[in-house]
This record gives sequence, structure tokens and C-alpha cells, in this order.
Amino acid sequence: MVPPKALANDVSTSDAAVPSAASICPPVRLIVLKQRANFLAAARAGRQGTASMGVQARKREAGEAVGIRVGFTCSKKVGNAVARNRAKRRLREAARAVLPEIGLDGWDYVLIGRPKVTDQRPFEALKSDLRQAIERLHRGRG
RNA sequence: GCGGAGGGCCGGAUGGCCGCGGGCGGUUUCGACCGUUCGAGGAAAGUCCGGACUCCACAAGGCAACGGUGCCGGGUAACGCCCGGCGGGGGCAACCCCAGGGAAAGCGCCACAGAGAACAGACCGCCACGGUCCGCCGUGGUCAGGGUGAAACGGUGCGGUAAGAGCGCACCGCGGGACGGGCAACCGGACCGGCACGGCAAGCCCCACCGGGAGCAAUGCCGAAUAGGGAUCCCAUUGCGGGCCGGUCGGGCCUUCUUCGGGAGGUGGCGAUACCGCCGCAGGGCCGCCUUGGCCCCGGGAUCCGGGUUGGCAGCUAGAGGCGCGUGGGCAACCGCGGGUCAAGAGGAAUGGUCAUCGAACCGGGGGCGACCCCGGGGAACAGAAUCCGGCUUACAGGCCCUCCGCGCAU
Repeated sequence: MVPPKALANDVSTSDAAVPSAASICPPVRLIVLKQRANFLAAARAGRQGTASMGVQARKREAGEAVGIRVGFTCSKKVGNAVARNRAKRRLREAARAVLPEIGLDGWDYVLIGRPKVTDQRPFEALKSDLRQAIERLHRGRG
């Protein structure tokens, strides 16, 4: 059931307007947060809410780790297991599109799902919510 | 055609782009990259039963307690599950439902109403006798009738009687039951008995059978920071008894040295036992209880080694396995044999995100006698593996298939 990969580099579509995120910044890699302590540390640092998600961000101490790290979480308030998984997947895709573009090396980000809206908000709006939240967090820090 | 019963299956589709987790192969600057392949459900859910597996506990027997199950037979690794049968209840039927052992082992409870409710009971009424102021009163008989109730010494009829009553009889019911059938639950039942023996065991209980505890956050390994346990040393130390094959002390003996005071070494068949050690008894505690039996026994300080929290690795996916096919046994559940095929293993938790096209339900409009057709809107139920199996229960938009029953129509 795996769709055949498009091996040929497509020339027809106009990808000049939207730069493919993964292509421009090769050295920065996304690392998924898994340990509870990292989530708690991010929660103690800055946070910013939007309509479709909550965002927490923290600039790590020097030498702690390299790269952009990101974690995802949904409480039971979001819904049953299906709803929580779905919300996390959409957050993960949004992070994959946005963070390589504007995320800063040396920072941890935590994205928090919201009931209903994280699932139902149009994907473009979801991405712009994330982008605005991160920019505010960066400014607040600096 | 209409209505109904039982069972099985499916439960959005196709494609583009971008991704994620595991296995295998290759490359590697050990960060990773490339290729290939596999990757959610009928309930993955609730965590309600039964197991596998792991750790802990475990000397034997008996007893008790606690929990569970509860018609009979079979199936199964096992079950509270499944199949077949029996009994009771519902339905015209297909079929469905039942917590379905024991009430002559015992205790308890049967409210209200009612005269009377469990070794019953006379309110009204009826009848007899006695009395009478002729209104009725008293004594006795009676459960047939009235009334109460969930339930009132069985029902109907005839006889009988003062009136009545299984008082007698017939039929029905009820109880017992020779005998027969069935592995059994149970079924049939000659004959006997005037009829006596109410219900509740999801109140306690009795009987039979089953059951150690905890769970993959089990458990094992590795590494790192903080408080508690074992070994060695030092200091403080339950009782009594035993010199006891240890130590220690004293003395004896042997060898040797000597400044003649004694010293050193050896021996252990003598004595002592404060101290250390040992043994026995007592005491205390623990092992559910008992019997036999077993285990343990106090505090502080210093120095070295093992357990709980966080992280990593293992456990971790091939097993009572699923699904077809053929074949044999069985009414069936299921079992045997042969051969084929399939097979997620995450761990803040992958199995997707997004876009396009198509699209079920449903809503609106139009057409047609009607089945239905056309146009527009709409955009898919319940729900996400978490050690693994067998069940049960619960949730579920909509759709498909098979078998059967009743009614109607036609032949």
C-alpha cells in the first residue's frame, strides 16, 4: 500500500513560490522529545497560546544537545485515543513544515493539542498559528 | 409482496506529493544515507472470567476461614465460555428467555389490608338450642357464601346435612409410587392415599466441586546521583545451665638458654571459666490454627559490597496461532490426518499528513401510477495494538448474503 515514490524531480509545478522546507536548511535536524523531564522544563519556560494549539518553547543550556527538538502532547481533554492521536499527527506535520524554516537551533518546542480545533482547523491556518506563536516566543526571549 | 426469526460477512474507494516505525541487504566520515519489504480492529475498547509466561511463597497431614461456581451430558489447555439435551415460561410459528442444587438440618422474614398468615382463624352471613320487653340477646355448630390479600386447610358437579364440610362419590388437580425407558438431568406410569407437607436460599445457611499471592510498571542485565541492608574492626551487652573436641588463663611435663631470679619453644592425658566462642534449656516473636516440626533474637561509630527512583538493553512477538482446501469421526461444539497460505511490534507510544477525483447516509427541488430517475447541497458509524492467547460484555452510520416461519396473491 505504499504509493510509488516520484523519483523524477518534477519541473512542471511552480515550487518557486513555496520553497520546499526540507531542501533549504540541511544541517538543522528535528529531534523528537521523549523524556518527561524535557517536557517539564519547556513548560516552566515561555508559553504562547493560539486558537488551534498551545506552544511552549525553551532555549536550552549550552552543551545540552544539538538541533531543534520538538515534542507533542495531548491531554485527555482532547478526546478519546483516536482523537488524541489524530491531533498529534496534525501537529507533527505542521511542525515538520514550519520548524525547519523558522525554528532556532538549540531550542526545545512543545506543541499541545486542543479539543476539536486542532483536528478541524484548515491545515494552512494551523501552520500559520504555529508560525506566529513561535515568532512571539522568540521575541519574548530575546 | 407484507411482517417476523436465526446466522454469516463488509464497514469508505482510487491516485499525486511529502512523511513515520520494524526486519533484511548495501554504503558509511559511525551522525547517518540508499534500496527493498511488512505495518491496527471486529470490537484493537471495558479489564469481567479462564490460561500461557515471570517473580514471590511453599515440610506433611487434618481442620477452619475466605472467594467463586451451581439442572444433566459432552467439548476444551482451562473457564463463569461453547454445543447437545432436560425442566419452567413466552410466541399461531420460525424461535426466544430463565441466578435452574437443597425449604421433611436449622434460624430468620412474610409489610399493608384482613376475623384469621403457618402446630391458623368466626367479622358479616347461615343453622340449631335457650332466653326475649318480639327490636333482638346468649351459647354452640359451620367455611359452603360475602369481604381482605401476592397467597386463605384444592376445583366443578351430584349426593348428603339443622346448616355445612372430601363427610361420601365422579372427573380434574395434588402426594406417594411397583415397574419400564434414558449414561444422566428427567420422562411415562399400574396401583395406592381424601388431601396432609405455603413462599423467600439475589436473608443467613446446608451440600457438592474449584481456588496459594502478585503481575510485563512482572522479571533479568548495564550505567549514573541520593536515604536505608550484609561482611570486618571498635565500644556498650536477655536469663539459667554445661568445661564443652575451640580460644584464653593457671599449673604439670618435655626440649633448650640462663646473669640461676627466670626466659623461649613444644605438648595437652590436669585445673579454672570472668571474657570471646560453642552446646542445651527457658523466654519472646514468626510460620492462619492444631500435632509433629522449622526459623529468628540488642544498640552506636568507622571501612568495603548487594536492593528501591531516572535512563538504556532484554522480556517482545512462531503460538493451545489465524485463514482457505481436501479427507475421516461426531447431531453439534469440536477433534484427527494431509497439504497450502498469512503472520505489526511501538515505547511521550510508528501504522500517517495533505491535495484532487469518486462517493453511502441524510436534506432540498423536480419528474413518474409505481419500482425509480434527474438536479443541487452534504461528505462516512463505533473506535487506535501496548506481553501473548481463549471467551464474555459493551459501542457501532450504513450495506450485502444465506436459511427458516406466518399471512396474502398467483400457479
